[in-house]
Amino acid sequence: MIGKNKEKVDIFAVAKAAKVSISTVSRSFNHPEKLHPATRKKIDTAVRRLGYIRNRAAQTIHGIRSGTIGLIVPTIDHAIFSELMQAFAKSVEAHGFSILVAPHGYDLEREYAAVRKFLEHRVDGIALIGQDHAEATYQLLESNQTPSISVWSFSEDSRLSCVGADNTRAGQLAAECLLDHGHRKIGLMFPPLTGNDRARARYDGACGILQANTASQYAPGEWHMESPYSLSAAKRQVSDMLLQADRPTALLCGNDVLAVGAIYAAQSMGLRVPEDISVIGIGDFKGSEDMHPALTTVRLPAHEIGHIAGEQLAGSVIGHVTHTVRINCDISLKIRQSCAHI
Amino acid sequence: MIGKNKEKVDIFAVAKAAKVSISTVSRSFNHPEKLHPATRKKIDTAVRRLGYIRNRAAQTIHGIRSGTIGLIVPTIDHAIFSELMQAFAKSVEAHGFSILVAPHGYDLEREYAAVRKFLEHRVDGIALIGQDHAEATYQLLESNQTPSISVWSFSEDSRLSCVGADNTRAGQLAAECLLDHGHRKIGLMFPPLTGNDRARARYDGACGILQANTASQYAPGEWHMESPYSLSAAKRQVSDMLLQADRPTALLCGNDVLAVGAIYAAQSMGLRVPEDISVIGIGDFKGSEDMHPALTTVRLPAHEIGHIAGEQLAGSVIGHVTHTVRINCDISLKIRQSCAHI
DNA sequence: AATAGTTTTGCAAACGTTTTCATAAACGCA
DNA sequence: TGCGTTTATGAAAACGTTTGCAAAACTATT
Repeated sequence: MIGKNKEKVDIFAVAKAAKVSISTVSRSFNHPEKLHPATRKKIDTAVRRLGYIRNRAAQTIHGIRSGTIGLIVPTIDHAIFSELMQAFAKSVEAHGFSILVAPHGYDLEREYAAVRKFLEHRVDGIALIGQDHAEATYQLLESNQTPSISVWSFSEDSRLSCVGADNTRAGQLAAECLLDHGHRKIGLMFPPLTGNDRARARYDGACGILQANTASQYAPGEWHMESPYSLSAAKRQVSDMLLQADRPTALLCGNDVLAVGAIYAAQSMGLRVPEDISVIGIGDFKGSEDMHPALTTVRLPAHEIGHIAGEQLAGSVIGHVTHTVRINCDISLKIRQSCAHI
Repeated sequence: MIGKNKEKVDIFAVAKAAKVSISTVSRSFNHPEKLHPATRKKIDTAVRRLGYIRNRAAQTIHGIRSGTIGLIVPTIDHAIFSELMQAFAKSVEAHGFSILVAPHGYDLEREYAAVRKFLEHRVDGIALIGQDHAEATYQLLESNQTPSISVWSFSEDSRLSCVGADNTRAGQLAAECLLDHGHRKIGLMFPPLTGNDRARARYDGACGILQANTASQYAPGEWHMESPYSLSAAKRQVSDMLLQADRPTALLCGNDVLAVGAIYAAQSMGLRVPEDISVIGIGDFKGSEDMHPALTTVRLPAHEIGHIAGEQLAGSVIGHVTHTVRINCDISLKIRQSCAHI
C-alpha cells in the first residue's frame, strides 16, 4: 500500500519487485493455477506493496473484452429509466461488466453519436431504449458485430434483439379500463410522440379502442394534450384543461408521471379523484401504488425487463446467446383507486 | 458504409485503402490541420467506406486519456441520485467524457470494489457520493493520481475535493421549522445511518435543535423510526406509528421520499395533512412541490450540485483545477403546505 | 536552374498487456 | 544415476494506436 513513488507501476515494476518475468506476473492474474504457490505469493506481495492495478486498456487492445457494456437512454432523470437502469446494471455487473451510460434527451442524432462513442470505447455490448432509432444507428450496429439489444418495447419484427413489453396493448388496456368503467368523455395526455415508439404505440393502442367505441368522445381539441415528461408540466396542462366548462370524466395518461401530475392538478383545484374525475396511467412506477388515491395503471415490469435485458446482453457477449431473441414481458392492468365507475 | 467484410478494419486497413501510411491516418484524426487537404479527403473517404472506428483502448495505453469518468452512487433508482446523475452526466459529457456508472447499494466494500474496477479501466476521474468511504477507498484514491471528488455533502475538512450542501444545517432547518410552527411532539423518520454521512448529518442536525429545545419531546421510542429508502416502506412504517394512541403532531423525515410516504400513509388512514399531522422532508425532489399538499421541505440543489461537480471534475482532469476545492451549495427552507401552525 | 525554406509524409519506437513456444527445473522410476 | 515426464518460468511477438524525427516533396527566391 505504499506505491506512492513517482515511478509508474506497471507489470514490469511488479516483475522486477518479485524477481520474476512479466509473463509470470501476467499469468498470476489470468491462470493462477499454473504458478508455483511460492511464486504466486511473491507476486502477490509485490502487487500489494506497489499498489499495482491492471490496465484494462492494454488487455483490450490485445483482443480481450473491454468488460464494459453501453446503455443509452433518453434520460436518466425519470422514474421508469432509473428502475430499468438499476436492474440492468445489477444484472450485467453480476457478469463482471462495468456500464457506460449516456442520456440523449430524446434526440436520435445524439443517440447515434453516443453509439459511435461507445464503439470507440470498444464496449462489449450496447443496449438502447425502444425501437425508434436513426437509420444510421441501425446500420452502425449491424455492420459492427457488437451485440446489441433494444429494451423496453417488444416487437415481433424488431431489427435488434429486444426485450420489452407490448406498449400498444398497454394503451388498449388503459382505454378498455376506462370504457369498462362507463366513461365516454375521455381526455388524453401523452408525451411528444416523435422519436418515441413507446409513447406512440400506447397512443395508437388507446385511440384504436376509443375510436372503435362509437359512443366515446375521445379527445376532441382541448381534451387532447401533449405534455413533456414532467410532473409539473403535466400538472399545469391539466389544471388549464380542467378550467373548461365541458370537461372529460376520465383522463388517460401516457405514463404514470403524467398521471400523477394530473391527479395533483385535480386535487389542487379541489376536485376529488376519482369521484370528480378518473385518472389512469401507464407504467406502474414506484410510488404509484402507494399514493392517495392509489393510481390505477397498466403495469409494465421495468425491473424484470431491465434484468432480463441485462442477462440477454451479457449472454450474447459471453457467447451463449447467439441469435436474435425477442422477449415479451407480461403487462397487466392494476385497478386501484383512481378510476371510478360512472 | 459497406465495411461488412470480415477483415478487421484498423488504422492499417484505412492506410492501405487511402494509399498513405498509418501515421498520416492517425494525424488526420489528431492534427488534421497538418495534412494536405487532398490527403485528408482521401483518408476521409477510406474511413467512411470501411466504417472505421478508432480504438480508444489503443490510444489509452499510449498515455492518452481514456475519456471516461466514473460515477459511483449508492443507487440509481431514486429521485435524488437520478437528478444528480443526469446533471453530472450532462456536464462531463460536454467536455467529451463518457461516464461509467456503478451502484453499490450503500455497501462500502462494494464501493471500494467499484473504485478498483474503474481504476483498471483507467478512468480519468472518479466521483463518489458523500464522505463515508472505506479507509481503503481513500487510500486507493490518494495513492493514485486520478482526480476524484466527493459529491453531495459539503465538509470543510473533506479528504477529497467536494461539492455539496450542508446536511447538518438541512436537518437543523427542518427541525427549526417544525418548532417555529409550534410543534413540540415531533416524530423522526430516517434511513439507516451507517455508511451514510448525509443522513447522519441531517439527523444530528435535527436532534441537536430538538434537544436544545427543552419543551420538545422528540422521538421517544416509537416516534423514532428508521425506514429503508423506499416510499412504500416509509408508508407502512408511518401507518403503524399513527395507530398508536399518543401520536406526534409533526413528522420530520430524512428525505422527501420518506416524507411523501408519510403523507400517503396519513391520507390513506383518513388523516388530513397538515391539519391532523404535519410533515416536513429534506431534499426537494422533483414532484415534491407539485404534490397535494405541496411538501414543505429543505431544498438541496441536486441539479446544481451535479452540474458543478461535473465541471470541477472535468476541470481537474483537463488540468485547470489543480488543488483541492470545496464548494458549498446553498440550501433553503421551502415552506409549502404540509406543515401547519399549531 | 539551383538553393533555401516550408510543408507534407513515412519510419520506427513506444505504450502495457497476453500468449505461444521454447527452455529450465523438478520429479518419478528403473 | 540416468532417463523420460511433468511442471514452472522466460523471451519475444502481437494488439492498434501516437508521435519524434528524418526524409521527401513542394514553393519561393535568386
